[in-house]
Amino acid sequence: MDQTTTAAILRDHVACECADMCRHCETRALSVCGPLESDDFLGLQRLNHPVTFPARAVLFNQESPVRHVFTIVHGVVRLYKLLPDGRRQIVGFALPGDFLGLALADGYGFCADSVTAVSACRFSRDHFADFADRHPAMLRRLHDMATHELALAQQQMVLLGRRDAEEKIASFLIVLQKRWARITGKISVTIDLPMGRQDIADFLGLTIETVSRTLNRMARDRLLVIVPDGVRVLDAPRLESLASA
Amino acid sequence: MDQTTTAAILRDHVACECADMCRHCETRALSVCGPLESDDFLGLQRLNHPVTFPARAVLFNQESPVRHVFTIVHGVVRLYKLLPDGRRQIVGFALPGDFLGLALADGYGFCADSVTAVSACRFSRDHFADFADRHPAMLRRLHDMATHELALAQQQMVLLGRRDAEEKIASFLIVLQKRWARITGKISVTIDLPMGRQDIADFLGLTIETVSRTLNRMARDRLLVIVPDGVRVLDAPRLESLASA
DNA sequence: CGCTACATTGACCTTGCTCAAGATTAGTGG
DNA sequence: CCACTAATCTTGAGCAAGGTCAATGTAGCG
Repeated sequence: MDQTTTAAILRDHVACECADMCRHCETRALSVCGPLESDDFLGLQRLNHPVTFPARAVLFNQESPVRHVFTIVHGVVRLYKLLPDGRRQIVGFALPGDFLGLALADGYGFCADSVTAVSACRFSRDHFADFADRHPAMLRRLHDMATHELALAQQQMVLLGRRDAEEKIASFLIVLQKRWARITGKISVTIDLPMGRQDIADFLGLTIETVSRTLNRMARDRLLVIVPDGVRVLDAPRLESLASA
Repeated sequence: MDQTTTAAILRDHVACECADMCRHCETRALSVCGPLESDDFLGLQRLNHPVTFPARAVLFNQESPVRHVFTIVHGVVRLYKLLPDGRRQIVGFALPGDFLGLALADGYGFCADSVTAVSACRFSRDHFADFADRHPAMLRRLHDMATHELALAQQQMVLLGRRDAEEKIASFLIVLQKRWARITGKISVTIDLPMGRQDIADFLGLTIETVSRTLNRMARDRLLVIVPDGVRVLDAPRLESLASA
């Protein structure tokens, strides 16, 4: 895990057999969609289309209507909004197991594209919505997910509105570390950062220069070491206190 | 509407008879909870407890578990999170018709207190959740609301992360104008601001001085006029272009 | 009238942005 | 395997938007 980055592992996984991917897909879909009855699960499974994307592929864009929703199986997707003059705000990164398509019930569109190669479960937006309407347990699960997303979004508002650059970076790293830990099942002092500095900047409301400077200052201060496609945490307590301060 | 501010009207409404308030309450509860069958409506009505709060009353706080959820009938409530060192981020203002309690399914708590005097429909959190579980139409409605809130939260992230002070203020004013318009049924060039400058600052990720300076500069530039408890828009097109630019 | 809370204004300073130049890394074709 | 190119990252110097600190103004209220 320290030699081979998660980014690389994810790239490899995408290359695996379709049959294997579908198995992943189903497991993910089940875990994401919560405690469904087994016939519900079969129904949902029938709606599922496994798909893969190379890095930089567009999943949604702000202009065109959304036809599909996705569950990410492997890889990382960035969700963002663009202002007319080109300024970008990344509103989230979708990691394996995440569901893409909660926030698009209304007219409010956003963009999504793959940071790495990605494999996903694709569902027709309409079929998925029908299925949810006919299965209250699933609707309930979707609602819990939406509620959870809302709480995260509010946490992100605090970060964007009231924290300085160092706190933003520290918080970003700690949150990502915990998300990877949930996915891989074990916590790692090496935090993979498959996204580039510009993506981190656009997520945290900073510039690429500030992200770079802050990370390198943290490295100089022995808080962490910068490694290819990520960082390795040296002083977890200090980083955590920065993140939550 | 131009002489008497909305803030004053809201204060008056709170003073009205309990019977009158309950009628308001039921109407609001129905409209908020969407297209329910009539017996559903009666069931929900039975769970409802009309309550009033003076200005500055605490509805939720970050520490203690949430026992009730609310639908606001009159008045304005601010929702916010506090950092350990006292920095505050207001994540939203709840206006008449808004539902309070979507984002608190998980452990993530936040604070809420009344900006003005408030009347509301109070529901036990558990009873409300049970009711939703037994009425898929209502659950569906709640989910749509959560999804809508999520879209708004993402819009707020763009504002906090990627817009300058002037754009933030302009956007805040235009959004509030549209929200009041939906509530009162007619658009008004006078935008009521029942919350103080500090609240606006903590909502937009600015300081009170920057809010004050920016508003007064806009007044000097003939974009608007500052009136007691609000502003009057003079140059709507220019304000709107600032808000969306 | 005087108290308190809130808003405004000014002077100054700091954080983070802008602009520009290198350094690294990754990808490509010979 | 290496040279060349393009993309990404780092670093520095200067600047400006917005924050900080402090003083003054204003409105509501007992």
